[in-house]
Amino acid sequence: MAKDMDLESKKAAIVKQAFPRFYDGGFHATGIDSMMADSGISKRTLYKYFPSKEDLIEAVLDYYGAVITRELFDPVMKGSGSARERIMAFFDRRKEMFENNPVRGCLGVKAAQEYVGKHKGIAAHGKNAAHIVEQNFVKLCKEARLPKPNELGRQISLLFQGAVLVSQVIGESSPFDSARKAATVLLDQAGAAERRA
Amino acid sequence: MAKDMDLESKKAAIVKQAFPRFYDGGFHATGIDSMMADSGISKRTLYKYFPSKEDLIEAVLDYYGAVITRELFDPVMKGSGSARERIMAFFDRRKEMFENNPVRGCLGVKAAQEYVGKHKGIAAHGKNAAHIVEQNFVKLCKEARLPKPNELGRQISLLFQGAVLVSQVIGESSPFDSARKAATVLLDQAGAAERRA
DNA sequence: GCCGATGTAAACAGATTAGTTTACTTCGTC
DNA sequence: GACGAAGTAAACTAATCTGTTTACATCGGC
Repeated sequence: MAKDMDLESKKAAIVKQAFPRFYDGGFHATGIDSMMADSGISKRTLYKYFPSKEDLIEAVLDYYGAVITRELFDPVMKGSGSARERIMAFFDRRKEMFENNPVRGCLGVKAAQEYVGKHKGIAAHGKNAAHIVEQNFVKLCKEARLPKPNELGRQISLLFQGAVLVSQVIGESSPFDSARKAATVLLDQAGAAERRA
Repeated sequence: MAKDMDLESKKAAIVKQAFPRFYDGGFHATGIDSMMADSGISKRTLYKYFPSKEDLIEAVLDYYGAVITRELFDPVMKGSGSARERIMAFFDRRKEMFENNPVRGCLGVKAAQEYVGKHKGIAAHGKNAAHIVEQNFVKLCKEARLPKPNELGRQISLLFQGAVLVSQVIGESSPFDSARKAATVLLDQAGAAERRA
């Protein structure tokens, strides 16, 4: 039991070490050697747990998913307030995260951009990340009993993804405000359509 | 005069050769050697015109900008139809381009993702690309005499960028349809607000 | 106190990277 | 036909890449 704990904690330590370095440096541009230097983790151990760089990247993407769930999805989805307020909170919370770390966009998207058409497993992580974001918005639209929640949730997720991307590229958080405002218009209009029906 | 022609055409030939290889393979992942192999262009000549890989990348991004202007911006902006119809055409034309080349998103965004925080010139190209897209939508909103055209244009550009990104990541063109529909809602609502005023 | 598992550190292998240099060819101009 | 500019091809440098291997340290269970 203790052995498994150590083993898992070692794996976790490697992933935790790799995560910010891939995030900041990119995947292809960050070498295994330089990444693990001064970390107290030897390359031998790294390759024991992750037979290839791509395996490590997939584990890092899983870890990133857990971080985003803990810091964004859970606080927002399980928060108080109406479904509509929680949709707004999605944009606000993500903006806050951006302002604490301006350079960093979505790691899953970054990975997909670098590996789409080259490594199926890694590209699938990006695809999955986009799907989860969309499904969170869809869920909130259903909760608010809005018409066509699948389509509306997708539209709001496109605003969200656009804001994350453009914020990163231009280095400003203001797109989150614009996207949030646009989302309120879409929600208002959907609500009005429902009342007319 | 003829010499300048040759010189410019040689530079252009190098950029044209590099463009699809960077587009498909990524910037860090594509080496100069393999890229120029079987192209009839020697590395010596390449480095004569482009002293570093980064210089070549910047030239490729300029070339990409010209391609997008010719294939997307010009046909749409100079096309017939109302401003609103041209905004819709923006989404339709981009969707069409995606369907002809599913793997390829925006090269400027791709470059920004790989070089933000690492190379100012390249990152600036991405920033500029996002700005140009936004300004095209703003211009059309002004033409349609809609209120708050800067804000509205930005919101539509976020839908557009989100659609380009998500389409690439999930490998489907359907996000363009959702983004387009959302844009019509934003335009309708802005028009209605104007009529109320 | 010994054994085996697990770890670090570091040398090593072979490929690949960006970029330079050397040698040779080709072609337009005089 | 000779000269010079501009090209290709390929060897070369020095660094870096992923991944392996060797040598040694550390620690828990018996």
